[in-house]
Amino acid sequence: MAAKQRVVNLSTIRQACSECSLFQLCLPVTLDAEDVEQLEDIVQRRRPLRRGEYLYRAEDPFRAIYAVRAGAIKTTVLSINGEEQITGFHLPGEILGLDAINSGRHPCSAQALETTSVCEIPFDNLEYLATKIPGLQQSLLRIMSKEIFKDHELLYAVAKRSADERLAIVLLSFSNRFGRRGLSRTRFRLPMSRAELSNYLGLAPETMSRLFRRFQEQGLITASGKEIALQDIGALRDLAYGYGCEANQRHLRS
Amino acid sequence: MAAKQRVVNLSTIRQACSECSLFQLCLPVTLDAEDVEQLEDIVQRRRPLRRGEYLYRAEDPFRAIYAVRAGAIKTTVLSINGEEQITGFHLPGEILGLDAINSGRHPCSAQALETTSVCEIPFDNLEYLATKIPGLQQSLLRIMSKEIFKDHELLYAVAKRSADERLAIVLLSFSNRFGRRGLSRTRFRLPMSRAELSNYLGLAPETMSRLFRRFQEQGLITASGKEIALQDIGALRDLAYGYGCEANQRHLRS
DNA sequence: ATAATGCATTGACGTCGATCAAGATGGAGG
DNA sequence: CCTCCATCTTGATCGACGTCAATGCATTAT
Repeated sequence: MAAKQRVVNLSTIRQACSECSLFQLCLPVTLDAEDVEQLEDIVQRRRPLRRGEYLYRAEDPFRAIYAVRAGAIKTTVLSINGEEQITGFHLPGEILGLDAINSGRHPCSAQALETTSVCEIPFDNLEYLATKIPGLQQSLLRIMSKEIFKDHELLYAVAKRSADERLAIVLLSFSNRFGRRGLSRTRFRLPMSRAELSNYLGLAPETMSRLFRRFQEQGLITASGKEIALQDIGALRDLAYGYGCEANQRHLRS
Repeated sequence: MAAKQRVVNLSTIRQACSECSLFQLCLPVTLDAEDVEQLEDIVQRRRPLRRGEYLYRAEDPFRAIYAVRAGAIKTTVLSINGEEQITGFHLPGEILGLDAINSGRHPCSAQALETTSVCEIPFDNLEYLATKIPGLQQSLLRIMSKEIFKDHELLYAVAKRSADERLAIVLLSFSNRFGRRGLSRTRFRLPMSRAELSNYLGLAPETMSRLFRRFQEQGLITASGKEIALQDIGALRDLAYGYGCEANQRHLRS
């Protein structure tokens, strides 16, 4: 078993949530300045992870939840025969580790897809703080609720949608997630490989490759490597949400 | 649009959590007698739902979460073209409605599979109480964490497993859930139809039917209608968790 | 520059499970 | 008891997607 490269508080520094551009994404609630200050006291930053490094591994004891500051992280569960299933991609402003609260151990591994920095939020401290700050408790519950909701949507997508619908859904999801950070909704760089994307969607890498070609032939997107440009968002939406229906445009993972 | 048959506080009575046999399942934490009493003050029981009645519908405003006392409930999301995807089955002692906290509206509908009674827990009250009782806050967070974890497992099952593996997984899941209520782990009555089960697993009803036949021919189960008897749990586990591996027997939805 | 490595692409082929269609079963109601 | 309707079953067929295998392409190491 590989040595767990746990970096214990080594290069952690006090974090300035109040100045973080991602704060509204991270904790979408109204906390007054004093509350935020208390929060800053417990949030720590760790040494950035290099591509491939683990933030935590499955079965690791649960100590903290994490917010991505920059980069990207994938969470995976491992089956007995050693093949992995990717359960989520986590972009800046998004929280991970919540699935470990119940058992006290991380049920999945979290691995950096590229150079990634995260804020570490020790859970005991957070939980204590939440009893003092009602707004924080509320925020926590909402974040977790949203996670459950997103999982249900993803489940539906994987269970009931065809391969091209799934791809459309996930492309629009990334589009939204980049967009709300103020980046382009139509041109972005995917942090994961085709193989990882296909794994996430429950497809074979070859199928993903063929899909990308078809989408380009149909003028829906252009792609060169990980650089993606959405050329016909309307058509993608039609694929993802059914034909031309403008209602019910809740976006997967948005 | 059908009239929403909301039963507002009509026949609600104060609930005696302290005497409920499902309490440990519902809220698996240590609350002292005084805390439980406070909880009882806010928990209400509603008139039992008849088969097919809705507890809530998608888009309904979120007011409360619910604990199943008896019976069974399915939660479903509706796609644009009107077909439904079942996102979960909820048995006695299990909580539903958590996915609505974030948006303030229920993202899915909840419908009784048979005559079902539930405890209603108004969320505002619960949230307030949680700020007063740390153990309750902790419990809430754990329940939600577990929900996220289960969703990830289910996602993995649907995305990566073959039809027979999925059936084995879900049968063992029900076995556990009946077992922990003190009922038989090997003989039980499924509350849902074959069609609903197949929908949940992302399969066609015909496939489900064939699977049941094959499982019976192979001596894994016997089934007559909704009555199921697991004849060879070991073999089912092999199917569900990989060949003969005794480790890692985390059970889906257990 | 060349080799080596890892990921992406492309094609050929097979299979699992969906779909279509037709009975069988069984429960609810008269 | 019989009828009626929904659900379940069974068979035949088809297609989407996985698998296998070969090749291309890019990046890094030699």
